Amino acid sequence: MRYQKPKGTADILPGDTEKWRFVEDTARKLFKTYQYREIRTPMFENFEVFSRTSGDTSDIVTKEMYDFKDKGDRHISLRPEGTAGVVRAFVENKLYGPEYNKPYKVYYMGPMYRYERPQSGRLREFHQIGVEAFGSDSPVLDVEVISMAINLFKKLGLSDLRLTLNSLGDKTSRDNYRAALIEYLEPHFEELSEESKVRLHKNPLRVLDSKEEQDQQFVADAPSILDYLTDDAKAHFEQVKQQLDLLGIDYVVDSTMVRGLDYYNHTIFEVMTQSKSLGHGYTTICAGGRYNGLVEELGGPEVSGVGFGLGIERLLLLLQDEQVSMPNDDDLDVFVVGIGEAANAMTLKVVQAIRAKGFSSDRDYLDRKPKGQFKIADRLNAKYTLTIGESELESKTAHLKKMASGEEITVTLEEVQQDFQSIIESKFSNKK
RNA sequence: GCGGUAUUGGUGAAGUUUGGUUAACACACCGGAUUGUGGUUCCGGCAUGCGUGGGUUCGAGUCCCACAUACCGCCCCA
Repeated sequence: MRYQKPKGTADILPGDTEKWRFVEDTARKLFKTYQYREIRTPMFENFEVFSRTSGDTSDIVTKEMYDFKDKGDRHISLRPEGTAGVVRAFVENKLYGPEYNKPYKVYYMGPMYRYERPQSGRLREFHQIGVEAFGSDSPVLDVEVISMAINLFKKLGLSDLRLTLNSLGDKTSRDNYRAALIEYLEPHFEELSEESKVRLHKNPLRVLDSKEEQDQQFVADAPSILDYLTDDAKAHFEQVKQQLDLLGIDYVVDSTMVRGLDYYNHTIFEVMTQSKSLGHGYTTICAGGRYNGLVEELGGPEVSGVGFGLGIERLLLLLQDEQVSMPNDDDLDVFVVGIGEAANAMTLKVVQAIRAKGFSSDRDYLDRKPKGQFKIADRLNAKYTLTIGESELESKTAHLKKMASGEEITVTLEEVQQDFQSIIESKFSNKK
């Protein structure tokens, strides 16, 4: 094996691509019903697009960015997530303009890149499906986005998921809470993990996210952000919860849930699963939230946004683990068995004619004997085989066999090319 | 970025403890079993090579070193 794919990448082969399309098609159909339209943005952007939006202290920017200088000495980064690029496009194309309906609702799906140690379901090149909605502060929009995520999982056949909810409030809420949190943690500084010591002043909220056992005791008794929400922020969160209740969507509030990316505020949510395929306990399969202020951060007007993203690789692992049946596209209508050199041309003609009518059809290309060809037809799961040999050429007929029942009938070469549909509908005795 | 485990045909793999000369077995695949008909059965074929590169040795798939990749854990997250 001379060449191998770059570390952390994967070839998605026939057999898997059908599953990918099933997921993508399901998402597209669902998003359509919510009136979200597809947007495609570049796979790479100026480094600053991500560093500005994700936060300088975020792990994505500090160690996971796949960045490089191009030949024009531009600092480029492969996108580590979808939101920043969409926001940049939103601003650059002035999609906030009066001629566009608000909220402006889009979805995307495609590859993302993070430079990190690969593990199952976590590659350097991975794929996300995400949605973003710009231009409304209404809690209804938060709820719509959440319900869309939940419905997507439902459509895919997944239940047993947990929706976790929290609010980070607005800037004032966050500043107040930040101060309170530092005040609470400061006395315990020496007892915190190394990691958390660093975070305490840079981004204290993320101490709450620590998995270190020594931090857990402090996290448990830490002040709750929900107690520091301003009246506005509180009202927003209350309405989100009320409307989720109204829709019958279950959730749990986890006041210690935070985000790796700095741009979130107000409602944040995660869809979690207990499936062992992604690790023990509850793990996150989909994450989203509100990011008011992000559009301004990238030079746009004061327009709010809300969205979510989910990883396709992880989702597929989950679907496989939960044994959700997925369609496979490899069915074959007719395999045309040609016998002898004389039948070669007619075989080609018939295959083409049947294809032209919209049926899938295939034939032998390796000069296999009839027995071999039938074997192939069987392996390809052909519904019918059509046999053409010298005697058939002479009588201008062919033998059409229904593989499931073994029933074989004689048809003319003319009709099989002209109207395959009505042959299979009417000429077999035990139709189904 | 750190730690652990692994890497043998198209696939699953045995063999690595005790270095020794034909790399087991199975599946898949290909060919054949009265000259033109499938899922069973039988027979035959199928790795000059054991991730890559060095080294130790009379001799290495088996020992040592480096590198690559995969998986698991940390970190973090999708």
